[in-house]
Amino acid sequence: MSDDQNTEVSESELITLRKAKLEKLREKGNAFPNDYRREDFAEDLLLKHGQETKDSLAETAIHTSVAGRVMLRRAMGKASFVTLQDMSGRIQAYIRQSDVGEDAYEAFKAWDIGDIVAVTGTVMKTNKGELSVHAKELRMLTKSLRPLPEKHAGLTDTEVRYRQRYLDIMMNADSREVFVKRAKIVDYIRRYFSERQFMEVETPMMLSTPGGATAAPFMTHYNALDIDMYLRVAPELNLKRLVVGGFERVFEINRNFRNEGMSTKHSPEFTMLEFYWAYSDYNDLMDLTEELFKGAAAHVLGTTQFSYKGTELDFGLPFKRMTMAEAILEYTDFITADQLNDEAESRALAKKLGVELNDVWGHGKVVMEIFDAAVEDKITQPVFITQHPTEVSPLARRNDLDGDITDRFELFCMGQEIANGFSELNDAEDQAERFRKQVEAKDAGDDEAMHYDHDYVTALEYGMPPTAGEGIGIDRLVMLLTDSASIRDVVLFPRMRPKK
RNA sequence: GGGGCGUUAGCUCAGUCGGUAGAGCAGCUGGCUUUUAACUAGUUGGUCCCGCGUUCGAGUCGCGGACGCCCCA
Repeated sequence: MSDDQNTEVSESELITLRKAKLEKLREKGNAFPNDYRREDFAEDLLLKHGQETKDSLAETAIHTSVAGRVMLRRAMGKASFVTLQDMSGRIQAYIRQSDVGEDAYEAFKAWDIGDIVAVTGTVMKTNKGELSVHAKELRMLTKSLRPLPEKHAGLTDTEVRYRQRYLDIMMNADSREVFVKRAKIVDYIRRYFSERQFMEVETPMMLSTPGGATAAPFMTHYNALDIDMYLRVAPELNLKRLVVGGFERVFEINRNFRNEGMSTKHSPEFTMLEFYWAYSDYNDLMDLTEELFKGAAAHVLGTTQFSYKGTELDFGLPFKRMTMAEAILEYTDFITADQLNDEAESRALAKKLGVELNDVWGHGKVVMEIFDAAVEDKITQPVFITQHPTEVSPLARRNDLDGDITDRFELFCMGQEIANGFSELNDAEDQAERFRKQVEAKDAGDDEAMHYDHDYVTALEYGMPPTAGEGIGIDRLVMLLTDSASIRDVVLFPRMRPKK
């Protein structure tokens, strides 16, 4: 909820009552103590003592102290159970008036669902066999002023789940699990590259010349210099400057910003892994990608086989590889190789597919558009599409046998682009020519075309070793591995339209 | 940008043909010393997303708008 919302105007009776309870706590002393130290997590107690019997636990009377948020309450006169939730899981506490004393029990009765409390006592098991903490001492640590969502149905309203993510992760274990897996995936990727002598770096988010991808940038203004700046659309050019400098293996996991619409597949800011690897080519990248995806799936899921929206996927198998032209022929039944090789006929095909053609587009751009319109959505199983037209790949190395195509690939899976990599163009003169072509396209009205980056050309003139580089969309990879239908489900605080 | 669906109590949701707004949970007042979404008796709580219109009368019908979800381009 945004700050300007009317949190005061229509405050409910429930909040008023809780505020009165807080006021009483303030009168008695420090209502927000900070001296409590937890001894055990819920999950650790279950792992350590879950198998022991009620009797043996009663005998040993192991001391413990747990803290967390009150999620459930079951009061039976002079004895009660409360279920606490901490970051590891849930544990039940058994609270008896005869154990904690009348005053403490009275104070306990004022506890509300949502309060953050501590329970100190001994580990026990109930008659029904649930591991619990038998309370000797109780502490209120933070009074909660707002009622939690309903205890059983939980919080289902998608909008509230996104706007008030803290409620979502408080109430929905599935949602917590997605973000835990996301953290594990990123952790796995970091270790994968670190172990292979790649160095993690951070390059600027704010640039005076955006570049590295064909995408519309966000603009901002730097007051001290009085200049307009752009949020980066990709870190690519800076990372390759580092390769020129001699950091021959670098990677960065960070945000990119693209000034486009939002959808279930697109977020205006998204997390990308980019890495550059000197003395390798795009075939090496494809091999590495297969290995990385296989390892990530095994690491977070315990298996390489999983299902996404009901489709079975297996990252343990090699991914299919086909050229863009081959893919167009395979996924359509009305296009021939001869037509695709002919510019005029390609234009006719694109038009037939509903592409809005632009006169300044060359043959390569038209072929790319045909692919986007006719193939991309139809791909389910992971496949590397290779040999993109040079016209749409201004930073990629030309193929040795055919200069109109590049040594490039994109990995597609479930209708989405997951990765994009290529052998890097390290011919400074060719790069200069490619930038000129981009500027021509920009002048002709293409707001996604690249800017001419003079310093990048200068860097290449010093010499960049033969290198391959790749970008992997982390959000989309997480979507696949967590079976999430929307990118908003894997981004903690997704961009939402401001509430009026 | 186009289409479909949704928005009712703190939460999850009903609401018939247009006739004075309902349930469960939460809350409040009680009962209950091993419960499991505890049980149990009673009870409070509403800008029906916003605006305009039709009508004797609108949560319900019409138009416009906001926000969200999904599909399509």
